[in-house]
Amino acid sequence: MTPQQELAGLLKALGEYNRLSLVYQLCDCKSPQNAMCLCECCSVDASVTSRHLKILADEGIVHVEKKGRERIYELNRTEVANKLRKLADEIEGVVPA
Amino acid sequence: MTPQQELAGLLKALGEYNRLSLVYQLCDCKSPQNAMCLCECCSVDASVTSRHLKILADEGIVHVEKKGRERIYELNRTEVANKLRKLADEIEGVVPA
DNA sequence: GACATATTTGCACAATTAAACAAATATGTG
DNA sequence: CACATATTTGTTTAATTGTGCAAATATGTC
Repeated sequence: MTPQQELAGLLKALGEYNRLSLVYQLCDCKSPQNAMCLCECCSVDASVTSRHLKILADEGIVHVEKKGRERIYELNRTEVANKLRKLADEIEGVVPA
Repeated sequence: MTPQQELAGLLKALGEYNRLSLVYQLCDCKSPQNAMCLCECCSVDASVTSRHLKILADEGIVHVEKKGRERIYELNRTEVANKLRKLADEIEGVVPA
């Protein structure tokens, strides 16, 4: 898996509307949230939200922690932000790609 | 089309490996390039490259100009970079989403 | 006009994907 | 143990998507 493939995976994960909505929802949360809470932001079945969150977790976009019967999700803020900024820099030509 | 939907479209367009390769290829180009030249970076048919470039153009990622029988592609560097940085800021919580 | 080159478009196909629903699993509570 | 809640997993379906190939279009050159 090359860095470029990994980046494509990250962007692809973010590039689906419901998943991006989940990310934005987590943006606004001061504290980590469980899946049922996040479920409300996109009008889809809980199982769908579960799968979307798994994709986000697999791509390192969110961090999951088990807490009782819940899963607590937290946005990997700096990590994701830095990857996006790196791409922005490469695209703008600030840094060689 | 909400801003969030537009952003999802942008990320989706960037999140396909061959399209991201085209973008990186354009990153390295000091001058705009035609499709045949760009075609070489991903090992796909010319028609496929044509379609990918159209998607990138529709999303405002690249700018196209007709020049004779060629189409000259140029990366919308600052525009795309700024959108990515805005998302990065929102994710990091620097700016309210 | 004949021909070469660049690009797009129509079509078919295989693979992926998002979604819903039901059933299964896991965990907490009475 | 019985039951409620949270989440995941299996299955199916419909839609989208990436690809290749052939044909069409557009433009330049002889």
